[in-house]
Amino acid sequence: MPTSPTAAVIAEDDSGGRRAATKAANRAAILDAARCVFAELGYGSATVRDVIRRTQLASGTFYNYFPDKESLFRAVLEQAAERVRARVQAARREARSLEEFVAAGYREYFGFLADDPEAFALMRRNSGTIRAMFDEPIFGAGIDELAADLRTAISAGIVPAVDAEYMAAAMVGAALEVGVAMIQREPPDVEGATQFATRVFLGGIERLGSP
Amino acid sequence: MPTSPTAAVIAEDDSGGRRAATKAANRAAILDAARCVFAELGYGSATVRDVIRRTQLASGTFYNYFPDKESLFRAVLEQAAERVRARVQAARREARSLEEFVAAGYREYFGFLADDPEAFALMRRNSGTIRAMFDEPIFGAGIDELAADLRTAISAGIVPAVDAEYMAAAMVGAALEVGVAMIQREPPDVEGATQFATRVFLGGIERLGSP
DNA sequence: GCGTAAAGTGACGCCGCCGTCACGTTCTCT
DNA sequence: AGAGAACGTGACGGCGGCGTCACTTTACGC
Repeated sequence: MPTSPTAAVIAEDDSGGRRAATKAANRAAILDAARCVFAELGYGSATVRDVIRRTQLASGTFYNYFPDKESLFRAVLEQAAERVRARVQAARREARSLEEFVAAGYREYFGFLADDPEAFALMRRNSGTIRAMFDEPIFGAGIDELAADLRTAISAGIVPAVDAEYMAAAMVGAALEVGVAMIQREPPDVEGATQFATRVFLGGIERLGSP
Repeated sequence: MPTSPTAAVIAEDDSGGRRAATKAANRAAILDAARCVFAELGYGSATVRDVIRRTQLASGTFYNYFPDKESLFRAVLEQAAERVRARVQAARREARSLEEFVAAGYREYFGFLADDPEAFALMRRNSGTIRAMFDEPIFGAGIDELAADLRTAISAGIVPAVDAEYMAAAMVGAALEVGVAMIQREPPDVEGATQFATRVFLGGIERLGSP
């Protein structure tokens, strides 16, 4: 049992004493509960009370961690978005061809959905709110990033001249819906969805390149 | 001025007397206001009060027309969905080839978005709620219908053997996002978006057909 | 160990929404 | 034209969320 100071320091993963540890734990508990609640009820219908009721904390405690519901929502999304974007970008960086680039992005994205269905539910349930709240973030950022990548690939001659904005929108929109369909299959076949999406858009890019 | 009964009957487009006329007008006013409110605030955050405040009616009157917020929401969606589905289906019916089928669907869908951007905002803002509320309707119905059409086309040999479910999901998902991008262009180029989406998916179908 | 400051607690006042209802107004039917 | 029903009205009680605050509990530093 960690009773001596040294042992306590070893047992706690983050620096700082016990104070900081419960602080981190409480914050995590609130974020976990919030992910659940926002995914189930949607942002608009959810209340701060709904969230704290799912934790062991009192209502007043919430306001020691977040000023209001919107801040909480932003924190929850930031956490989820970071994970998926890091995954997708890391995989894309190693791509050496157009096919690898497209396939790697889809593979990591669909893999994320399969690994963390709750985060996916959160995003899908609140996609409209997200778009309205931060005009053009999270998903928008995903689209914009992809569009930028496509443009550089077009300049480099790797990709034929297509409308990068439309192409990025189509690829992301399709990913959302195909992801829904994939999750409903048992078991979710990440590789099948990846192959499908990759082939569709490689075929589409080819076709667009030679009108 | 319509004072005699005959004149009154002529002046009012629907049958029934004055009573029925204001009834229809009130219902329409509520639905109009609701479309606005749901599109701006989202279903969860919107209140019945928000809606009636945008009309000339008293709060009690609302409950003469709808029992609660959910019924109102369903009515609003039904109205919007009916218009777009009628449009898309009518156009598809006349298609004589795969290309015509795909292009006609997209053309009518994008045309609808351009003609009625408020209905589009409503659907996009509340897509997550819609999916959660009627599990698999409206959009789901769109996907399912398309999937069914694809399957019959595959049986008939018009379309190569692709995963109809994934394909329908991808086509609908892409349409949503490309629609967003199209609306933001000034002026919205329905034909450009139609050409783009059609080529992408014809190319994709072709590629999938010969693995 | 002990004082202090940080953090947890839940009751409280305020506010806005919900759905109803008793009343007033307006159309319809004879 | 007059009786009656259908409809519009807004005030009302009940409810639940919001954010605060005085008080208690807990960890930190000496």
